[in-house]
Amino acid sequence: MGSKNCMNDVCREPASSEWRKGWTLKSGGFATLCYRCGSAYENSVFCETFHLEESGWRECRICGKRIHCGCIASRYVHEYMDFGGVGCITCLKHLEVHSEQSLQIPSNVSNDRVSINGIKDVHPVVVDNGIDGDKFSGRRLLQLAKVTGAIDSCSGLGQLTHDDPLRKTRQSSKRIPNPTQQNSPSTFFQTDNSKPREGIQNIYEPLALPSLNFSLTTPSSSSATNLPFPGGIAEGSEQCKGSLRQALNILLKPPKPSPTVGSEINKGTVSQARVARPPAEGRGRNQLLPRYWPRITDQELQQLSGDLKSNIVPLFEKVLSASDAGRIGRLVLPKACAEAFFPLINQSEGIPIMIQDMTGKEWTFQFRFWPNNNSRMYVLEGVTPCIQNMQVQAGDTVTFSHIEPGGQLVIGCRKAINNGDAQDSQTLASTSGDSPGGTSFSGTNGNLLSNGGKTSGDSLQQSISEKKKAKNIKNKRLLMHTDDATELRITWEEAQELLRPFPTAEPTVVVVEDHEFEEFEEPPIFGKRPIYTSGPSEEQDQLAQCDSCLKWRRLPVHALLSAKWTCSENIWDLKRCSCPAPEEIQPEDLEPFVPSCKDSKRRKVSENKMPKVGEPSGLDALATAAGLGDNISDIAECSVGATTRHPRHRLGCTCIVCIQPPSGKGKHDPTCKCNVCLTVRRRFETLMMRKKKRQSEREAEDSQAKDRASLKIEPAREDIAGDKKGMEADMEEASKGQLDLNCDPHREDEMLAQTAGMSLTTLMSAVAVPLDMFLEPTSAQKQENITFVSADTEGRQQQ
DNA sequence: ATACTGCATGTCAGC
DNA sequence: CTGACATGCAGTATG
Repeated sequence: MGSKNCMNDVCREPASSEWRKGWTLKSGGFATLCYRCGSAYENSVFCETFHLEESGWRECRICGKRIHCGCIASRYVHEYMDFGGVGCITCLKHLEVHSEQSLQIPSNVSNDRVSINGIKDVHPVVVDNGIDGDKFSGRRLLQLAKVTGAIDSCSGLGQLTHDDPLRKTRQSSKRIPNPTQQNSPSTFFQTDNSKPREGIQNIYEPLALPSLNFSLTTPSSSSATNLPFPGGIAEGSEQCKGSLRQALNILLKPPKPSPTVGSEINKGTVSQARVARPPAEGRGRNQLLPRYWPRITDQELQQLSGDLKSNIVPLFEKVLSASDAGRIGRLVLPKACAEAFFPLINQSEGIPIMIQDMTGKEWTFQFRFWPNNNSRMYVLEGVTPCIQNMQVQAGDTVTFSHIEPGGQLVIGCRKAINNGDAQDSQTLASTSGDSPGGTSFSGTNGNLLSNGGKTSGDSLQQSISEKKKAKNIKNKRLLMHTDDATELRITWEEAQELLRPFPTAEPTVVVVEDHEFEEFEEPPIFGKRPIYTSGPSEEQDQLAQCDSCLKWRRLPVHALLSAKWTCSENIWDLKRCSCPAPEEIQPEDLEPFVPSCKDSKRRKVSENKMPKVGEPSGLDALATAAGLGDNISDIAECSVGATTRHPRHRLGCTCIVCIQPPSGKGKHDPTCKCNVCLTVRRRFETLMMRKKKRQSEREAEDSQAKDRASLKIEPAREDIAGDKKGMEADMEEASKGQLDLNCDPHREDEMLAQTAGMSLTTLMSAVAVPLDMFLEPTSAQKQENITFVSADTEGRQQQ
């Protein structure tokens, strides 16, 4: 280092206390500047300091600020405007942000010319894809860490420049290092290896990556102009142009229907919602699953857009699985992401790859793959130190970005704020492409093992060991591994026991051939778990524990308890309708009931089956419970006191639901001809006829609406298609004889929504429990969605 | 005994 | 139905 001179021509200082980086060199490196010149460069006063007497000064067309043009030092701080003149990068950035906020991409937009918000004449021609790289400070890098390293590629739409294919080609070609390097993994870090690679100072250090170097452009311009398709671009300008155009098409396409994405963009407002954004360009990046799309809130995006000059391009992110975060130190990379954003590797052993974390610290991982079913499975090996350093664990999200120019990979992380976050987000992401997010320096996604929000590494180990114990656990994407989760788990039968009608729901009683049906428009909710026992007078009653004082109260057997029952609701015993009232039940009285085998069974079940989270209501609760259905028979064997086969079940109940095996086997098969089944089928047919009628009407309306809304964008059409699919699925289910009496043909919208989500039918289908599990022998009690009484039932009871 | 490595396998999301 | 991927597991290396 001692022999080099400052590359500032007017300085040429041979020695410096600290060498700083300047502009990028054609060779891919950076100009070496002495401390003084480097500081000037970093502070954007280089030209003012050293080129003041030179020619080439112009004024920004927007703010009037003086800009030195034609100089390497100011090469990235200005751009040429379409209408002539130059604009400073700051103004253009603002322009871009505003454009992005109100970005509406019409479906018929031309691929060759983007007009955004009527400012097409203003959108700048990017002189170069780089930006003022030296401005990128450690502070900004840390800011990036705060916002998950994400500037979405969409942000570049405001600067899309596709009217100059020659320039694109030139740029692309210019960025092609050496195509032969693609097959030379060992050269991956060849360039600049001699340079110090510590700290943020080096974040621009080019990697000479065969692939990453293709994307040395700001997201704003890169999105359309510089695609890191090593193969394609390297093969020639024509193909390059084709790829570029293809990529542009991709960008101009609205993302898949995503409530968050769509709504946020359409609102044009700053939102805290974490938005899954299409990743930056990359080989086949359009094939990336939305769950891997980098997420960033609009606010974070705006902040970054202002503070950063789009130096960092978010590539993808991944929620750490237990395996990823485990001690094994192998992080499985999504195949598409690995192939899109990481260098091509031909050998299984892969190549070492250097990735910076948000503090500028560099980590070297082995990027490799395993052959897997005629495919590849990409992994990053040796991630444990980095993972530990970032203090992330299973459920948290790691993000991968790269810095431009240079293409240096950056790894970041987001902590999962809570279980739900970790669990939901990816699920949502996988379905809708976004996440509700809400995390500290991130949101998170879910798909994997969640740890219930615990942050210690123990939870991970616990989860691993737990999994070893329960080898049959395969529903890994929904598992919870905390005590909290265990407490929340519930069996199917217990779920039945807790079902209550929606508080404000009024049943509609329908009589079909002497059979009474109670139909509720609202799904049931979970109430408090009762304990049935025999009171002093040998009458049946139930025990309930106050949620407030925890005292047990004796209530009539028919009492229905809300989810959070308190003494104040004890309207049956005015002496004990407040918490201060003494408890009439001794602990020993409860002993036979409370520590029942049900609990132990539940515990056993909970180790093997999916959890129930929170306080679900209605169908969601059933859905959760349904997952536990295969343990019903076991549980029934040791149920205390009364069986609890349906919400209104009481001790001694011998209704059709209770007298048959929980699975329904041997009682009501699909071809059963008993009165109950016949009645239900008739009723269902009636409902379905109405439903079909309304469906045909709706379809007619839809087709008319389609004609009118020919300009409507794709997502809307997909919604309609989704509705149709839902209907078809519903009809298909119906044709299979799976009856969903929880639908109201007069409220088809809701019905369809349920179909799309979780309907009673799908629940029943899932758990293979016959419909009559939901049926009730008397009409006096009003609990379930649908109940009916049949003579056949009576007969069975008497038997 | 423990850690590491490479592959195999089962599950499930997406097509 | 296919492919991606989470994870299990056997074989090997190391302490």
